[in-house]
Amino acid sequence: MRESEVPESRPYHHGDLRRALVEAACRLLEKEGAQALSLRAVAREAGVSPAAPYHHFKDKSELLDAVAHEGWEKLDLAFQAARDAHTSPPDRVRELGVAYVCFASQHPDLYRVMYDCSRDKADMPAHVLENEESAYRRVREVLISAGADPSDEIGLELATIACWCAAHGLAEMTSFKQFEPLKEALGGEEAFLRGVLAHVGVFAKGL
Amino acid sequence: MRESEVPESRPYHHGDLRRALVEAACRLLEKEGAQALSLRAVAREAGVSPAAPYHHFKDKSELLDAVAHEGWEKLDLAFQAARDAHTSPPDRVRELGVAYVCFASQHPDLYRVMYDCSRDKADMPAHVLENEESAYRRVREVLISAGADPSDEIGLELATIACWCAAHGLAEMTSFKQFEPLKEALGGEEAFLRGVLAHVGVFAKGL
DNA sequence: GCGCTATCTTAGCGTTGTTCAAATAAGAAA
DNA sequence: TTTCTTATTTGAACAACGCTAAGATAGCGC
Repeated sequence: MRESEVPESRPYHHGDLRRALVEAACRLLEKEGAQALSLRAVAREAGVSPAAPYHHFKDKSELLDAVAHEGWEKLDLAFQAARDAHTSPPDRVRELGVAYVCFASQHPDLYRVMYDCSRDKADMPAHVLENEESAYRRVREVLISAGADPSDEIGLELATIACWCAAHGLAEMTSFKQFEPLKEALGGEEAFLRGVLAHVGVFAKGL
Repeated sequence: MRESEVPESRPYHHGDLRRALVEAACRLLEKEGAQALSLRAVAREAGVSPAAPYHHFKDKSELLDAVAHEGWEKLDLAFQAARDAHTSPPDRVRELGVAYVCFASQHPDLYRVMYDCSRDKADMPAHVLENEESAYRRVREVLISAGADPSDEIGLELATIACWCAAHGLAEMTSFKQFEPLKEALGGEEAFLRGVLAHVGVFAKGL
């Protein structure tokens, strides 16, 4: 093994190309936007041939899946911060929603990749649904602590889904030009988000 | 002119190629899905050369805009039907939401094109916002007739936006696999939709 | 008849996703 | 050590894409 760990001329075998590709994709996503995120561009950004990624990902969508997974983990961090920043359960519900939409607003291209992956597979992201520590569970638990009846399994699930729908819808619409004046009138985007979410039952009063 | 060079059904100059292209695109969208909707495929479906569309649309996105416009008009018809099918204002609010999501559920690829166009331009579709007879206005008016204070301009707008967000979010998520069991438990997709929307304040009680 | 202009086609450029055989490096076996 | 084996990476190639340019065609006014 050469001592030059990160030399100018990369060694023939990349240390962890899979990881490097995902990072290159994220970098490209912030720099050039979702439209510029081609497999070849990612390979270029990682300094590797166009065919190299195929030894680590079956196809382009699998690379995007990995990027999306990274995104959901980042979102999860934002969720934890929002939860820990408030003690009152109703506040927590609302602020979880605000944190969700703010994340999407700050990383619009990443969020787009994240949801495109979910939609293409008609699948809630695994990290969101299956994991014990998932964001979905987190919303559910905050709803319970805010007064939702834990024995009403169906009602609880419907409420949780309603949260997701409102948050996702708002996340995709908050950047629309037509809302600019309203945001200004309310004194910023966050006030706007809270204003909208206040009309969603589960966000307004924790069920 | 060689008359049998080209099928007799179409002379060298197409009657209304612009229209034919939009229709071909819609046909292709239902038949093959959004992924297969390339400009060249649309030209092929319309029986025309790959370069022909460029005399009627600046680029591909402009063709998609036309397709999306068609979509919003179709949705508007569904809206009118839902509105006319109910007299009670609260029912109307809820059923507008159900009609919206059902439309998206029945034409998923068209709906995707519709919203992708809006998002790319950070623009609520013109047909939705600017027109007097627009769907946006329609929601707004039903909210007023359901008891919303018409003098509270900001509150009214926030409520209308909340409606759109919940409906759009649900429209994009209702096809997720994970919701199948819940739909069955509730006896169908429409019941599921009503169940979710019931947790959105504006849909639940007309503000 | 004449020309003008909009429309449509053919040909071609650069890019993309993907495959495949060949080249290379790293590790195990000898 | 040398050799064999396997995992990576490359270069070349293919089909399809969006788009442009230059030429062919047809309808319309003169």
